[in-house]
Amino acid sequence: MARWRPDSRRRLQDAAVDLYAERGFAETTVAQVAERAGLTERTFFRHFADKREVLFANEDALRAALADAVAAADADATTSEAVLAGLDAVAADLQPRRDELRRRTPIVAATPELGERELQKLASWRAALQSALLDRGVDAATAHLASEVGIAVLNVAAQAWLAADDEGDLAAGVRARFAALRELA
Amino acid sequence: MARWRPDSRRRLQDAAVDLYAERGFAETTVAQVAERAGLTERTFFRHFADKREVLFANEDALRAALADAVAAADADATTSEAVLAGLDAVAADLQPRRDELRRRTPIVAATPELGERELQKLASWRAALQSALLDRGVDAATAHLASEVGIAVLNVAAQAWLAADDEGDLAAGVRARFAALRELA
DNA sequence: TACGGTGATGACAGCGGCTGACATCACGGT
DNA sequence: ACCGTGATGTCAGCCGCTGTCATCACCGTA
Repeated sequence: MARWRPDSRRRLQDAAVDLYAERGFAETTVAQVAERAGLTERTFFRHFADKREVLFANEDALRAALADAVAAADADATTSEAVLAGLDAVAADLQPRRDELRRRTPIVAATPELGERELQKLASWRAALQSALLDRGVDAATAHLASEVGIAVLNVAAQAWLAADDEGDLAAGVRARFAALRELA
Repeated sequence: MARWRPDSRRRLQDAAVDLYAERGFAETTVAQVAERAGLTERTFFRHFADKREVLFANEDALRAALADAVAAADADATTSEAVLAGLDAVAADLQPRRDELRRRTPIVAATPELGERELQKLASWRAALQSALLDRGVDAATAHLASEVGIAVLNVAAQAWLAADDEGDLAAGVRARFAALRELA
């Protein structure tokens, strides 16, 4: 048998979500999370920079997927189409993780400290989208506005998708809100 | 002579800005801030909820000014005019504090922890603006979009205002960017 | 097979953010 | 003269987070 059970990182994430949900974020100590995962507090901090990061582990991969999809869009695609391609990529990654995200949502909503971190995540996605649009040659003002609006659309659609009773299709929700936005302008 | 020198709160804010700027936020301990202000660490935490809050003390007053100005706008003003009235009120409060804000900006920019808190501040202003618009009878979708865009405009204008060499007029910058936005749509 | 490098983990000490509890003491009113 | 009241000090203690060093399975290589 191996010296250590595999998937330490995953075990820490599962333990953290369980405990944060059971007794609250502030009332859970990192030592308790580590103990439930069969590890020590020190090892927790080797995997995650701080107590919050364990809930934000996939942020980088999603940001990369967003940027890659925008870059991969047809060279003659409009700005809107490129943004939509990026949002579609994020939606595709999120879609199969709905149950996990539904457990996560109330924890983040209940803790201002985590809500702040969530805003930071959205800001980093917006910056990545803006940068990917600039790389396509979109002018700065349009890139700024489009990235703001694009992330706002994604966020609103995702909230509705998570709140709905049935499973739903996140990508469809994104497209629907995009269309509604066009009507406003 | 009084037992305590007056203006403890103000002294703590001044000491914090000085020390955070001199040696960095992370490298400054709360005890050092308190000592420079002639107080104890415990007293710091009676005035400010945490080490960051000392840089965000006027947030509530500005949010209230924003909401009040939107509520006070003419009943038949358009949504844009109401938003602009709110932004003007914030600009008027900010204008005389330019020097103080210019000292604050690089500190916040240099510290991710403070950048996160700054995003939270903008989000709270956006929520206040949205809520004030809803109270005027603006429909939900428009109120959401207008609050997002309104705060984005304020933020962009404020950054340019603080970065400029001359003093400038923040309210004029806000109006200019508002006009530019209309051209985009 | 022996052996040295590697990488994940553990053990431990220590700093600093933050809190609760209780004491102190000028001031202002009665 | 006395008694609240409110701002501050003092002290003890938890917990987030970090640096440092030890441990030990695994893996390639001679």
